[in-house]
Amino acid sequence: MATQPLTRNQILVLDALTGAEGPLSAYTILDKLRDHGFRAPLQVYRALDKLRELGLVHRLESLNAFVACTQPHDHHTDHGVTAFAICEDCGQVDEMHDAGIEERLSVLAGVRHFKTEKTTIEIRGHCQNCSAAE
Amino acid sequence: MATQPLTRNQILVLDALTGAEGPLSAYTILDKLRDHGFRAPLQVYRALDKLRELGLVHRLESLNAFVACTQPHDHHTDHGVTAFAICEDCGQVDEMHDAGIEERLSVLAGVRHFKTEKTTIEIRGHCQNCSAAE
DNA sequence: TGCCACACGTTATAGCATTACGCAATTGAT
DNA sequence: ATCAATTGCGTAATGCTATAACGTGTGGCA
Repeated sequence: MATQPLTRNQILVLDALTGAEGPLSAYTILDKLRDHGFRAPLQVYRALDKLRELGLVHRLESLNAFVACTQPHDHHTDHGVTAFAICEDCGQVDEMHDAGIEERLSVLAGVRHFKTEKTTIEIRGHCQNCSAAE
Repeated sequence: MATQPLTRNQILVLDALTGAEGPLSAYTILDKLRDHGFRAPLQVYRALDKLRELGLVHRLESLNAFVACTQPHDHHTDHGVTAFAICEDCGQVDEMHDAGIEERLSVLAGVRHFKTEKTTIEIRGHCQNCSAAE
């Protein structure tokens, strides 16, 4: 159960995401990493796949983009459903967890005998800073 | 406040979605409508935009695909947040509404002074039928 | 009549993701 | 030691999703 170390490519992609203000598309990451030898989209997608498996990176479906996980969790444990608040002005993403929502979702699924594999919750809107500055 | 009639293109796209078993991609719709004179993606996307404005069609972000709204609601009123249960086996989509979830989401946003514009909730998994037939 | 708004049609292009191929390094069992 | 299986890597080509930028036609209305 030793946690395998990240490969060079995976570290580069993760660093790019961690250093960014907001979510990045795969092709934006590719451009940022050309100087480090990246030449093809697949290099990015492969690293992203692994990082997502490890819970270090999330994909934002409504944006076709990726963010580094910002929660202080132990990444080797499942930490339930994540909801994202995405600011349409500044691009900032806030990662949220809420037991109440999980509970309701679990009920909704249960009533229908639906086996949940993965849940996506994304809230688009305007963060406090950006809605203040109108 | 008379509700404008749909155009020919909009009706064709809506019918395609209504007649389908599950969600359709824009390009799948395009192919289905070639016999009716459709030749370019934009014809589909423009109709979809309008239908979504009217609340007759939903976009599934995690699938890059579209479904006809199945709820018996009055479409001219906002009917809050919709959650989708999407079966990965048969493709069927179940549209759900839940006041409890809306409440929790509203609290999460409120605490952060985040102004919500649009909320996406999509649950991927296996429906009753498909998980029975294992 | 002139203006405006809107739907439409066409071409081209941009943006996102995967398939398919082959090579190299690692691991682990025989 | 060697073989097989696995895993990551690199490259090229392709496919899927969505929009930009044109121009046309029509209906309402001052």
